[in-house]
Amino acid sequence: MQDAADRQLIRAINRALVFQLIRREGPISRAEIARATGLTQVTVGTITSELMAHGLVGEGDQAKSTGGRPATLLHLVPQSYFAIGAKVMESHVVGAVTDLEGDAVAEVDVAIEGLSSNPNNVVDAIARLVDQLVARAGIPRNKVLGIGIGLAGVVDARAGICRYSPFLGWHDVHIRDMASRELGIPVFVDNDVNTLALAERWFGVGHDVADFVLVTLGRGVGLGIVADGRLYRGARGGAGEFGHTVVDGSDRPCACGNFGCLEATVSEPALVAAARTLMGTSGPGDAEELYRMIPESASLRPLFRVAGKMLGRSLANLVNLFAPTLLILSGEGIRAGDVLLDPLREELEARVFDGLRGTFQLVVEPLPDAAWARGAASLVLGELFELPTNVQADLLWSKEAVS
Amino acid sequence: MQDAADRQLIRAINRALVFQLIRREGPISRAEIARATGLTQVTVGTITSELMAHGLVGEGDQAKSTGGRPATLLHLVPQSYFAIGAKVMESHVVGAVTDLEGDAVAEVDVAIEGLSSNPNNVVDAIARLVDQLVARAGIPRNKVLGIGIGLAGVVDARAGICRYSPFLGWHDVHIRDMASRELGIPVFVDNDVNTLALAERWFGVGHDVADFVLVTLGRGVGLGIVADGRLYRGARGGAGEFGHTVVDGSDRPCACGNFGCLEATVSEPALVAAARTLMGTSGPGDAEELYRMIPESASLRPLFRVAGKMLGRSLANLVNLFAPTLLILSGEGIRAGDVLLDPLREELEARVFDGLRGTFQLVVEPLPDAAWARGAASLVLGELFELPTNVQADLLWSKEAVS
DNA sequence: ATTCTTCATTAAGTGAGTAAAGTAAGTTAG
DNA sequence: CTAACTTACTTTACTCACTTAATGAAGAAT
Repeated sequence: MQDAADRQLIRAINRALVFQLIRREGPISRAEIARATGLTQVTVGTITSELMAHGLVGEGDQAKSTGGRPATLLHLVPQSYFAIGAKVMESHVVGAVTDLEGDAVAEVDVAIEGLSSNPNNVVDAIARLVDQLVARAGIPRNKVLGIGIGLAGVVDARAGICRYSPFLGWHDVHIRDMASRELGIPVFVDNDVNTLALAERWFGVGHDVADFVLVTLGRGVGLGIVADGRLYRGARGGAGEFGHTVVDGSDRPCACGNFGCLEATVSEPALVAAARTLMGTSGPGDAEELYRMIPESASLRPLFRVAGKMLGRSLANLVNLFAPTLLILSGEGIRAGDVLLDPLREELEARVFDGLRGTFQLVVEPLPDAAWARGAASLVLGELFELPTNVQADLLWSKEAVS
Repeated sequence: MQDAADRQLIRAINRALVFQLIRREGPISRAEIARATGLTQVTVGTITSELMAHGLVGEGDQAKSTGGRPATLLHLVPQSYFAIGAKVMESHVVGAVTDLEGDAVAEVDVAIEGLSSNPNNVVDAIARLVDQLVARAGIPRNKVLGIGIGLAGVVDARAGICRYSPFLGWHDVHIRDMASRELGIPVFVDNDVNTLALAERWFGVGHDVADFVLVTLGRGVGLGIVADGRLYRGARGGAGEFGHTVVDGSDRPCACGNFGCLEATVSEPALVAAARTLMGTSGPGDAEELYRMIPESASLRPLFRVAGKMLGRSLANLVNLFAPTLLILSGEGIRAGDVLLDPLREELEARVFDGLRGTFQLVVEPLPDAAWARGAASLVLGELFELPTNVQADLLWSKEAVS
């Protein structure tokens, strides 16, 4: 059951509103904020001075007068606080410290000692990662708002539990509590593609799109869904297993134990394997090599055509179900280029339901290397930016004021 | 941009909280409400007296004492207000007046004069429907909170526009505003399956399930999605075109102009057509006849097996994407029974992603005849029950108090 | 009968908002 | 170049929905 509302909720909502406006609309005057939000100038004044007391916001230049007293412009202070993002890989953890604009100020890669199937080893690695990041960035630890951890698998973000990760061999691991005890800073966990979607929502092309989906192609096929401006996680965080949906009658076996999954055809391992059966010994050894061979090997084209069509068809299904206004396609897999993307686009256009045609846009966007870590950090930053709905982690707004 | 928060929002949230508790937890004391919500007894007292002033809530029996003053139990007054629900069919409009518990107190069926492709004719029919319903129910018009209208097609509920309805031949019809001008009571519109999902959410098996999907089988295949307790509509209301997703490689033409859609195989018209090609002149003339023939005609079994498997596969895709805890299957189509449902269940179980197995339940539930109208009425009632998030239609809570 | 327990209401206080008036710092007009 | 006008912020007084604390109600326990 939802919690009861009190006056603090009002302040929390309006503070988030004002803060978001300053963050997004760049240097902006108090008067302009009042007009945009509908709050009175008095309220905006008290809220902005609260934000300034925390150092989150600063006063900048005067605006040019429009016939009266010139406005003092307020702006975000990007380096007033920081967030840490970490992504857990098979044998190591990569992470970054980012400022409030999501820009990395330090990046670190730490090896996991022992098997990653033991969560304690992963938490240890994360602890070392945090120490190194804080040291390398040269920032006081109390300026770190928290750490976001991205994992491949089914993650129940609300409960802080990794329900299932075939990748790590985990089952119902209470990773948030474990890390929280070890690190002493707020910890957030989520599926790695979700964190990426969040990064797009706060800092990327999805920054003012309420409904979009993000699909990543690579070793697997991932899906992040943003609906009504918020991440859609489903019950217990299980939503978005796009890679294991079925769109044709194929009986190709998938690593998940099933048959005909999207991943069984379009994931990098599947494509490499298919190319090897096709080309024999001259086939590619890994995805990297496969992509390099595309320009020369005309025989690979049908392979990508099939994968592209299948993906296009799946994406059309997504559009039919979620009705996003934006469809972001990313991940290492898009390096295949037009041999994959042309048939994909064709099939997507053809397969989308009539009434939804023209209501969405497909954007193919490569991920910068730091994107995963920034994504994880967005888990933390999102808590700071997001409008409070129910109880949320109070990163900053406890009672005691800052002098 | 979200609206700013003020004191009224707090009251609206807490009032909704208290009202929901009274509605759902049956006769309940003020003290118990205070404990359950975390509000103080004082606040609960003021809110409940406000609800009683509106007549929504009444005092009932005393509870047995548990060692102190016995509690006065509060209960919902179901007939303090009413809502009208209407569903627009091809040549007529069916509707009902329901009380606050969603029970119909009067039902009416009105013919559309002229072509339904002309929205004015439909609005006229709805106006007559409202008049007849109010007369037949014998209730004062000011006790009608509003009317909810359900339509087949893509409906942008927020904007009140029917974006696209092949069924009615509509395109961007501002149906809410049109009806509102004509009727003089608050009007809400939505896709018909969405209204049904809402009915399940407030009065059916979904009444305390935060994440569920409702699939209707019949002339088409419909989908309603409830996520985080709220209806998921997608951008411009286009979400849920489940019937036009593709799950196998078939090239069967669909009425939408595409090929291989789910509907092209499992909708009633598709099944009837398939049965006729199979059985020749002895085949069924309509769906009714088809269902009647099932026990005798063993030759029909493979047909339903294929449809069931395809549906099961599609439902598995839904589960993989949305991760609901409940999957409600309904509509006229479920009358086919186990010849359809057994293969459906089998395929669903087999195709769901490993990490999601056992996290959801499939419920096959026939719809009572009044369900569609009750569903549409739920659009109105939901506004009364729902926790306010942003601006909502104020059905009752305007400033002037009731004596 | 007196005390205890629980339910509900009354009275006083707090905080986050609003409205109205005042101060600050420019532009414009005579 | 002063006076009037604009626009931006701040101060002051007030409101309202909550809180805590105290009071009254009504039955149970001793």
